[in-house]
This record gives sequence, structure tokens and C-alpha cells, in this order.
Amino acid sequence: MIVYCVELTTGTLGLARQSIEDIRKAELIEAALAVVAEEGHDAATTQKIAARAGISAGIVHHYFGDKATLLQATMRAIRKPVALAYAENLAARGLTEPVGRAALEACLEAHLSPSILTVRRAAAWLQFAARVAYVPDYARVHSLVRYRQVAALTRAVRPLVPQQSEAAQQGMRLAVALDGYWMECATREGGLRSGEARMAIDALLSDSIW
Amino acid sequence: MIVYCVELTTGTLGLARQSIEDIRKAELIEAALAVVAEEGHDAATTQKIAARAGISAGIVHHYFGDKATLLQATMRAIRKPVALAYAENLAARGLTEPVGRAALEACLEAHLSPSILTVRRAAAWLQFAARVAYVPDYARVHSLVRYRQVAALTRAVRPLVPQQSEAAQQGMRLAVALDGYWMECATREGGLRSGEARMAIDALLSDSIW
DNA sequence: ATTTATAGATTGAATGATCAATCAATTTAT
DNA sequence: ATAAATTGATTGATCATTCAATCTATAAAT
Repeated sequence: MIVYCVELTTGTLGLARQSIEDIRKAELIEAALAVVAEEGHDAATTQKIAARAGISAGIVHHYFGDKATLLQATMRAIRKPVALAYAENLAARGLTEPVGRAALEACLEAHLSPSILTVRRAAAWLQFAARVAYVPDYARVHSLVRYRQVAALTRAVRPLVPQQSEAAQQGMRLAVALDGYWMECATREGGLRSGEARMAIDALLSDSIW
Repeated sequence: MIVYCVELTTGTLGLARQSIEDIRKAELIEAALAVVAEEGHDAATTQKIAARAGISAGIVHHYFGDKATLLQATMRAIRKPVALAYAENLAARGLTEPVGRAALEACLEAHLSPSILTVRRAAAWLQFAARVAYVPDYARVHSLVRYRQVAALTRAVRPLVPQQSEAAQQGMRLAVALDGYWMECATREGGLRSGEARMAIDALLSDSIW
């Protein structure tokens, strides 16, 4: 049974009209994310994803063409909350430039705070990241995400290190550590313990050089 | 064409006799490792693995019973060189107790030195690690490896931190960082750059507390 | 307001491909 | 001669994708 969200498509609140297509795509992405996180990329069949979304399997191909395109869109969706949280954290600190210790903390929090680094998100991301070497579509998303991540960290860190050249190294080191925590969250039963994220952020903030 | 390695099975050097079974199992594990690393866990069919080992697909089930058992054995084989290198590094430093800064360096080197942290090994490990939440067999191997890793790091670090309780935290932090580097090696094209491992070790050795 | 036309949305059965596992037959070693 | 090793065709299951048929919504026409 399909419910057409008329209050969304013809809402009077000035919201952009959401076509059925946009709604179905979003539902399928959310369903794919859930199935991939809970059962793994291997077990994420179109049947399961469609069933999770409450629609027929044929819909996947009607809107996305094929399963691979849906999964690529799903991978992109996983990291959006991190970027949004970073922007929010910067704004909350009144920073106009994403630079310095406060910006670094904003970035680390955007990656590690419990509201962002959930077991579901980490598990889903790991499913895609593990296939980067074999699926060019995933490699493209991954390298873009990683590039922006390292760039943000490097920029934040620049005024904190004595030499310019060290900033890039520190940015990479921090990105590697963040990856480690995401992996830990995905592979350890129950994810990170309460307070562990905060300790990790503090540890990374007090690391070595600065 | 099967070559029976008579010089191994009947060698006069005091080596333990290696039965055909042991030889075939080792060949299959090596082949599985290669296929998993090069094409991914998903694409590692029994056909491909057997072809890589130069034998028929039926052999997998003759010696391992099923594919899952072969893959579990393969996962275990991936981390053996790390443990061996740690023991060697300790011995090379003349350490009788795996404790202190030299032991920590020995452990970090065992995880990160270019001879150990190859793209093939990191890629293969990531294939299995990404599935620990969904394959109990992999979870068992992973948690054992992780337990021993954290234990070794914690023990090495204990005399370097002011309070006992901090050692476990530092051990976990180091393990997370090591995971990050393994993941980076697996997901970045070409793996770590030359010298990057050495810099990572030095950075971890000079980190924060000690 | 009712009807009708049209385009879009949805379904689910059918297709063809892939693969793990089995097993009877064959080869090899002792 | 006996046991072990090996082969490769077969089986049955799973899955992505296709497609013809059905359903729904919207707008034009009456």
C-alpha cells in the first residue's frame, strides 16, 4: 500500500515540492543503508532493500536503473551528516574561518560525537570502504570524502604547527586516527563505550606538537 | 599438474614431514589470500581460488569441508607474520620482557614496517574485518587478534604512563591508530608512501603522555 | 461534477547467470 | 591391492534484471 505524502508534495509552507521520485529514492536509500548496516553489503539484495522500504523490488530499477547506482547513492548519504555537523559546530563556535584549535575540535566532534558516529553509520561506511579497491564507483566517493576530510583537518591545524609542511602530515595523521575510531565502532560489539568519543577527541587535541 | 614436493615431505634436514594434506591446505590458503586481496572477498569463488592454486575446485571441500572453513583459516594466516615480527623485534632488541619504550617500538614496527604492512595483507585483512559483524567465525578471529594486540601494547606502555589505569587507554588508542594505518594502506591506491610507516611509528612513539 | 485520457508508478513472475556443494569416476601413491 | 588424491560434471539455490500487466493520479473535456 503506497501512501502519497500529499502534505509534502503540495505543502503550503514554502517547502520545495518533493516529487514521488524524490520520495521513493530517499526511502530506498534509507532502506539500503539499514540493510547494509544490519546484514552487510553481501546480504543486501534488492528484494530485502525493497521489502525494507515497503515497496516492490522492481522499483529499484525504475528509479535507479540498477542496484549499483542505488548503493553508490547510499554511500554518499552516509557521510552527509558529518559535513553538516562540521558546519554546525563551526557556527556554534562563532568561527568564520575553519582554522585553529576550535575548528579542529569542531571537526573532530563532527566525526566522533555519539550522535554522528553511530554503530549503524560506521558499519555501513565500512561496508563500502572495504570495497573501494574493487568497485571504482565506491573509490570515487571515498577519495572525495577523504580529500575533503584531510583538507579540513590540515587547514584547521595549520596555525598550530611550527612549520607549514607539518600541517599536511598532521592532517593525514588525524584522518587516519578518525578512520581507526570509525572502524573500531563498526567492529566492536556495541560500538564505542559512553564517554570514549570525548576521551578520543581530547587525546587527539592534546597530541604531540601543539 | 600436481607437483609433490618430495624434498619437503621426506627432507633430511629434520623438518617435520609435511603431508600432502598440509601442503594442499597451505597452497589453498595462499591462493585464497591472493584472490581475496586482489579481487575482494565477494569475488573469491572456490573456482578462482582453486584455479589460483592450480588445482580443481573439488579439492577445497575435500580438505576444508567447505569454503567458509578455508576462508577462516585464511583470515588467521594473515596476522601470523605480525606476531612473528613482534617476537623477532623483541629478540633483536635483547628484550626478555615485552615492556617499556623499546617493546612498544618493537610492536609498532611489527604492525607498520613495510615488510609486514603490505597492500596485499592490509587489503585481505580489511575484507575479513569488514565482515566481523555478520560472520561469527570472523568475529572470533578478530576479537582474539585484537585482544592480544591491545594486551601487548598495554603491557609495553605500562611503565611509560604515570598511572596504571592509563595504560589500558593508551593501549586501546594505539591499537585504533594501527587499525587506521592498515585501513589507509588498504584503501589508498598504492598503499602507504615510502617512509610514511617510519614517520607514523615515530609519531606514535612521541605521542602525548610519555 | 463527472468522465475520460494519459503519463507515471507499481507489481510480481520469468529469465538467465553465478556459485557452493556433491559425488561418481579416474588417477596416483604406497 | 588398497587407500588417498583429484577431477569435473551436476544439482539446487540465490540473485539482478527485465517486462508485460495493472494500478493510480492528474488534467483536459464534456
